[in-house]
Amino acid sequence: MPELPEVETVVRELRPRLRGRHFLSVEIIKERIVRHSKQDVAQAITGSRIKDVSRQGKYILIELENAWLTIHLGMTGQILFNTLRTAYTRAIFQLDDATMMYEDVRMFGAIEVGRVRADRLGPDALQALTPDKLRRDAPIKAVLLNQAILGGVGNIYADEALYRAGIRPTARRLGPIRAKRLIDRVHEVLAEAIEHKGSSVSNYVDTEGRKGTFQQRHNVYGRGGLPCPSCAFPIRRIVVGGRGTHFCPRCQR
DNA sequence: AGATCGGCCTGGACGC
DNA sequence: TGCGTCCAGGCCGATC
Repeated sequence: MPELPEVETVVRELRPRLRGRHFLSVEIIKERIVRHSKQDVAQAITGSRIKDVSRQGKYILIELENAWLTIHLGMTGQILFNTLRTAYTRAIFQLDDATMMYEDVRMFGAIEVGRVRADRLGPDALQALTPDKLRRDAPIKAVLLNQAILGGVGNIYADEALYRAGIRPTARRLGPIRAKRLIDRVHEVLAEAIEHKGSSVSNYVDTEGRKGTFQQRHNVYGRGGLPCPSCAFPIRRIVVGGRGTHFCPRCQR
């Protein structure tokens, strides 16, 4: 599932491909993917020159001359170029020199004209964060998944960062020492995952159709019942904040 | 106000 | 083999 490292990988590929190009036309195949009518999307972006592509949390931001186009890949979203239309093609963007396809099996993704609301999305997870921001009366795993507190961490990297920090996902109201350690591990694991072009656990691929490789380096995510890489105690799988959560009962207190 | 839960969606894994 | 059921999890809106 695309989280910050996967979206960053996609954005780094999109930037040189899209900068300076124009949206000549757009075909919205599944209207539920967009937050507006097909006509509104077409009107907002057709003919517009693309100034830049950036990322905030898990959102891809395409800056046009007179508008912003925001894309969220949801669980199974993919952006591909010059591929054949499939049963899961939800939108097709015609550019000067290429065709950009938005594919999405489960349709949890979204394409929206405008920018993501600031009250929904906090500072990007790669930015500095003060430890007190994590001090909430909720399981720390749920805090990490709360995009209004920090944007970009999803289920995989929450589990992996908590493992590296030695903190149990169910811990509440973290003190400043442990919170600082966790923030450092969040930054560390995200940076490493970007280096490895993200994790491919379901169907994530980059704009060239390539899988990431960081899933080979997961310590706990998807490893329930398998031995902890550090102490060999079996990794436990529980549900926290409605999400499958993996941790080592011995290493994470 | 902040925390928690259910719904959206579909392919794949599982059990009988 | 085939059918039914459950599970995965991004975010959002409703409810506690």
